Amino acid sequence: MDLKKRSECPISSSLDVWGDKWSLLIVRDLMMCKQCTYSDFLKSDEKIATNILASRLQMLEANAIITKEDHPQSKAKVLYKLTQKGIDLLPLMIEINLWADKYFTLPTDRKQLLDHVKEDKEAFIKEKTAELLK
Amino acid sequence: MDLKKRSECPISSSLDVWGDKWSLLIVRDLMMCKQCTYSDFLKSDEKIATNILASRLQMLEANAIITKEDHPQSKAKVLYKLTQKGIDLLPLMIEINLWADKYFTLPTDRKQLLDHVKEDKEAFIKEKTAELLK
DNA sequence: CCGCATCCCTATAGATACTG
DNA sequence: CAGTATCTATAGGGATGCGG
Repeated sequence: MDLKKRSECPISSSLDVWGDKWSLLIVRDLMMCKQCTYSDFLKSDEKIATNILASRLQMLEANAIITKEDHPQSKAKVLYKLTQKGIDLLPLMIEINLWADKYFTLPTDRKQLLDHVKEDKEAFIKEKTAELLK
Repeated sequence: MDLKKRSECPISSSLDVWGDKWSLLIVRDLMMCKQCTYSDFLKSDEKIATNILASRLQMLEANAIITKEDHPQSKAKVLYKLTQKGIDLLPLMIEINLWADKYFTLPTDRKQLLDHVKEDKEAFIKEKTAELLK
């Protein structure tokens, strides 16, 4: 993965970290499920390849967006979670959803969730952040 | 460039359009300058290659994020501008900046602009949108 | 000059098979 | 289950060409 910083621009620097077709989908999964195993990510609709998943998880961990933990039950499993830095991507993720809502057709369950978000964006962010931190 | 939609997820669909290392930098340039020529984009700090720039401009135009116009003075020049759909990426761009502000060191001019945005985000979006539409 | 298109070459993304 | 290894396709950098 890319490591070099292309410029001092905050947009550019951010894209250097998660500006590819997969990283934010991993973040999305972790926001939906709070914690995921490696195979949970593989099950997502977009069907990420295993090597890409491994490299993105490494990259996101190296950039302190996610952390790895041992699974409490199974020694074989690993749990991935968002860090505070990762959770702080929530407002960004919401804006992506709002933009997509305007220009694409969303699945009904997402549409409903988003309608709830729209009612009080700040409140939703607070609630969700607290839930993800627990 | 990628055209196929990987899933119905709004995040995924959005990333299919602008989820690469360059597209949002083009959008950024157009938000800063309102209109840019081909060579303006080439002058940006990140030094995009000409073939990449051409393919991204095509892609963004095909997805109705930007439009091409004849330059009023020079017949040889072309002006690129954001469409409403492109301008609607502004809240998203702001959130990227806010996230970057929390975890990176911003250049002082950007920092100042962002402090102004923070004072009243909604007002800034309205003002900027109006300016970009003019 | 300006806006690309083309070519060449390298680096990275990605699909699939496989392993501890 | 959580990743590697291997192989191929595509993205991307850099130079150059070329019509308007």
